[in-house]
Amino acid sequence: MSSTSFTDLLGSSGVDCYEDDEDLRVSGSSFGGYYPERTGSGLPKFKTAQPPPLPISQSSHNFTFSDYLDSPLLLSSSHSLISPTTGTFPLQGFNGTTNNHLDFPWQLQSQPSNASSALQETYGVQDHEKKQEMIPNEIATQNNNQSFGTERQIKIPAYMVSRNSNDGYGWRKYGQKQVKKSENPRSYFKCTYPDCVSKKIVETASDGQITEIIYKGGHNHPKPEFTKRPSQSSLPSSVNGRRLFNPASVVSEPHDQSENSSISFDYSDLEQKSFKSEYGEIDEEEEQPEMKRM
DNA sequence: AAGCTTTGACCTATA
DNA sequence: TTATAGGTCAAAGCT
Repeated sequence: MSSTSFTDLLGSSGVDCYEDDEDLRVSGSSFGGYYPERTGSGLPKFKTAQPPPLPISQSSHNFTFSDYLDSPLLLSSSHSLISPTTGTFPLQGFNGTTNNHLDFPWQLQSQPSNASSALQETYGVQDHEKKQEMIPNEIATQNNNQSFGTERQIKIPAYMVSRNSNDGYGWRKYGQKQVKKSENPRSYFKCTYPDCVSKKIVETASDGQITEIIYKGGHNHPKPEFTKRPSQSSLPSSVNGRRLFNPASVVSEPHDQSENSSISFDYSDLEQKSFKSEYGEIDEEEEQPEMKRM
């Protein structure tokens, strides 16, 4: 593809670890496992990491997530989405079910405001049009800021992450905390891969649904070989059967960069407005095959 | 026995 | 300087 797709940006070398079993996977290229350590403006740290730009066409005013999905941006070559830092997104349904993604029950139920608000705060975007407009800019900016560092923060909408917290990488929980800005407790995970500094923060609602996932830092290792049955360590808790993902809402956002020159895209918003939650269902379905494979 | 989760304490950044 | 919030550490227990 000539244009860089979101998945391409997100999933890539170090970051992308697709599970071979996964029906969907994305081949990334530019965004690699390493997130921009700093923006073009030289802003350091996670907060400044730029979100992966989503090349969405500006022309569609009635933009819906389906449009988004249909676009090469998300689907990429294999129609799959992968988590920015680690795994694959359970978007199998995206392609085939784009027609039904108008509303995500789970998303609305669980914490619609959380994800969206978070994004809005981060991006300061209030409506689709604005977002759409921003996207191109984001991309442009992103392209200009393709510095890949190990530090970056990306929020992944729950629907995208879904069971995959199961991104194929092994995560170990090292802490949990109730933060004020959110009613939901945050769980802190580290990549279990030796020397890998990648972390992720998962915000889980009281009902067990994941309301937000934030990835910090890229994996400094290519990716676990999933062709072989991932060892427990490499499997996310959800895969191990200990936990099941019920992504309530996923937010993929690159941080507060919005305040700066960076661009941000509010995925959650898209979800809320145009997505139908099939993921809960899909999740289960996907989960089963996985479990079977296991 | 190894690895993971839990959880309270501690550390650091920010207002 | 202090209070608060967010993030991390590490011991204990569990699988």
